[in-house]
Amino acid sequence: MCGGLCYNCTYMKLERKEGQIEQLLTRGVEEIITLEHLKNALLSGKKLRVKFGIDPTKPDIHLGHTVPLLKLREFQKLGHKAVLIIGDFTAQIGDPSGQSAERKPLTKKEVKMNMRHYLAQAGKVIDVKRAEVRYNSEWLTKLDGQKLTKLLMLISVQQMIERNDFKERIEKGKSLRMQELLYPVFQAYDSVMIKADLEIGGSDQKFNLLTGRTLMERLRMKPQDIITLPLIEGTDGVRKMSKSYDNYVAMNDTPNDMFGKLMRIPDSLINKYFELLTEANPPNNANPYAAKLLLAETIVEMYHSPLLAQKAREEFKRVFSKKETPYDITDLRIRNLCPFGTSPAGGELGIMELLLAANVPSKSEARRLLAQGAVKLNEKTLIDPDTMLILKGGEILKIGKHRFFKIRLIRN
RNA sequence: GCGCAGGUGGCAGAGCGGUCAAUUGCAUUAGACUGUAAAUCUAACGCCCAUGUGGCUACGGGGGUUCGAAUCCCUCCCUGCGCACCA
Repeated sequence: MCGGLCYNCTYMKLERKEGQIEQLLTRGVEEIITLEHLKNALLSGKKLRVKFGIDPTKPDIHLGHTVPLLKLREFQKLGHKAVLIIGDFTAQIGDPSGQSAERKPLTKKEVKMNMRHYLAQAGKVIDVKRAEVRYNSEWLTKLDGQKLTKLLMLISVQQMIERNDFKERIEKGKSLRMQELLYPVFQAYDSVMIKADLEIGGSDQKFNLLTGRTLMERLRMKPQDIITLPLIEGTDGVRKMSKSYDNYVAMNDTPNDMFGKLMRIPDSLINKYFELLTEANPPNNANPYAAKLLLAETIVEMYHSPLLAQKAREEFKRVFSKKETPYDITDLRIRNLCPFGTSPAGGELGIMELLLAANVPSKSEARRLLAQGAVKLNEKTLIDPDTMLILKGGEILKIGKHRFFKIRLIRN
């Protein structure tokens, strides 16, 4: 009984730790600045303060957001301190990294609400209880004119407009507002205030992260190290995963949706998804279909449960490979059937009304769907928009490939 | 403040008095093919009545000219550029 203290055990532990650090610094990492310094810091055994910032603009997290969260979790597992910055102040500015979308200032209530949802979801990845959660309004609202001026004296305009998207907008004659120009400085100031040893973020954040280093240096602090992580493409395989492109997999998606969306990614993305979104490795020389099934199952398991993942997999195969009707179907509640319906048990309804009830946005759209043979009721394709249906309840309405409804009659 | 150039459908971007519900590309939707892959092909893509050389609403907001305006005029708002200003 060595209690893990003998030479052999200690050595093995050390080796394992080095392996973990190696993994930390390589898996799914785009760039580290500076690698040397960070590596030494990690090996020194010092507990690092690892900063990760989020804007509380939207309450929902998608898989793209989990990339840095997973990295953060790795740090937590090695005993480092995760410092989660909630950008309630900066959210009002809006990080201009994407488009020049204007943002309404969020109320305190909205921020609180968004964050509750956010943290609940983030909690599936990192240990929120052990993390330090800070709102940046705590210090940014205290920057009065004088303090702000002092801070801004440390950074030049030229440095700021080096940022690519700023440059681009200037060249293309698009509007660039002062507060957007200041965004990186505010984010950098966060690092100063919480004394970050390391900040992680997507590769689109590189400029902001580096501004953190600059600012810290000018304030005679040790500059934070930074790790940038690749941006992950969305389910379309082309553009980065984002709500505005509607190519995202939400953490809150149902197991079936999640599974289906993951199966729809292009093959070329399978390995990247494994590396960035899971802790597993892609199977060796498996065919893409099998690899994708495993990927989908692994991810659903992470955010739901092994059982639900298993079910989702079966359901997927059932519906799409075997073209059968899914087990779980949304009920489509129909009330007020035409009174002249002949059947006492059911009633009569036009197909158009039925489609509208099923969230088809307009009658024109409904006609189009019918004309293109996309509408099936109990496996029978309906074309004529004037079709009157005798409904008894329990019929299966299928629109396109993905929309299934089970009709349920509601009596008044 | 002055001058110039702009503001068109989810985005990009044509159109510059009638044939414009508005070319085209991207995105989207549906169908074919598949591993619900990807790629490809086909079609649709403002709304309403659906019989039509149909009706309604739309080209930053408001007003006007005209038989007729996304297109011309006035005005307001917004964006970019130049000039002026620059403690």
